Order: sequence, then structure tokens, then C-alpha cells
Amino acid sequence: MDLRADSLTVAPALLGWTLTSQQGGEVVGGRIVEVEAYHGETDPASHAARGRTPRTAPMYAEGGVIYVYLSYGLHTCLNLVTGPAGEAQAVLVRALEPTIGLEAMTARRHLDGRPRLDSRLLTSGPGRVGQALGLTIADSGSRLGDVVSLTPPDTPLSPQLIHSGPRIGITRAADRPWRFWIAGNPFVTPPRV
DNA sequence: GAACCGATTGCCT
DNA sequence: GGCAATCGGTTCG
Repeated sequence: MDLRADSLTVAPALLGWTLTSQQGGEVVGGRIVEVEAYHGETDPASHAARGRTPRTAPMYAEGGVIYVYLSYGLHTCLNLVTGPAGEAQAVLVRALEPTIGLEAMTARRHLDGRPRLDSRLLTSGPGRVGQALGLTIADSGSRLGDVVSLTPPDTPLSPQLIHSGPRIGITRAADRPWRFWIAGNPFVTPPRV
């Protein structure tokens, strides 16, 4: 996986890869099942659309670092920065199928003690992913392999399982089909109604 | 410097 | 379905 490639190429290619975090000595993570591509300063929905700021500075690095931002003052969301330096392209990780460190993620999500825990509450949704992985905005700009790592799938994902459609929750450029997910996977975020 | 808004989630009715 | 929580960035006065 060459993260220096275009985010529109990298985003669907990340589906099926395993994403782990080794924050605080706790290894947790899962299989990437849903992502969204953001395409630099020319993408009106991107945080980079208004240029470089202290917050968005990590997006301008060469692909291979992470960009973590605070959403609605509450939730940390994880992006993998892609593309050449200066392009400010990124891929938002919207959902994982949890596979590693379920207990630690359950604790981080404050879901301990639930009789019948729906595992989709762990990592289905960008804010949930950030919390389950133990990320804070202090981690923004760190290199891949530092707090967050990627591992390829054992067997490649069948291309026909990759579906795409409009990105979620944005008000600008809402028509661009830059959200990618694994068709039929239960951990993909359900449509908001 | 104040008001408003957002790549969200969880709890309420 | 509605709405509060909560804060950094952007916009407006």
C-alpha cells in the first residue's frame, strides 16, 4: 500500500486491511470496512479547503502520517494522510470490524457490564473508532507505525464487494461518491434517518 | 471578541 | 425523530 498515491485510489484499496493502535501499550484494532476520501484544498468538504492551519498542518505532509481532529468538540476522528507532500489529501476511517483487543476497546468506550453488547457499538462510526483506539488530537501528525499501524489482508478483498456512494454528514460537495465500504458488512454505519 | 457551525454520538420522547 | 454536549476554527461586527 503506497500512501503517497491519490486518496481516491487509496481509500477503496484500504478496505479489508487491518488497522491497529498500540496506544498506552494496549494493542487493539480491526478490519477496515468503511472509509471516505477527502481530496485536498479543491475539495469543498475537506478541512483543507480553507488552507493550512495548525490543525490541518499534518494533512500537508507526504502520505504516511495520521491526521486526528476533534469533531463537535467531543469525538476524535482518524484520517490516514495520502498523496504527495503539499496535497492535503486524506482518508477518513469511518468503521472497523473489531478483531483485536475487544475488551480494551469495550472499556475505552465505557460499555463494560452490558449484558448483551452489540459489538457494532465498538467501532462503527468515526467517533467510535477514535475512542476505541484511544486516540487524542495530540496523536495527529504521528507517523503510521507509531501509534497506528496497517496490516494487509490475508486474502485480497474481492473488488465486487467494494461499493461507493456519497459521503456522510457533510454539507458541501455532498454529491461526490467518495465513501467506500464493504458491501453487506454489518459494521458499516447504517444510513441516518 | 462574540456568534455560529461542524467529516458525531447518545439519550430523550 | 429531536436535541444536547462541547470546543476549535471561521466569520462577522
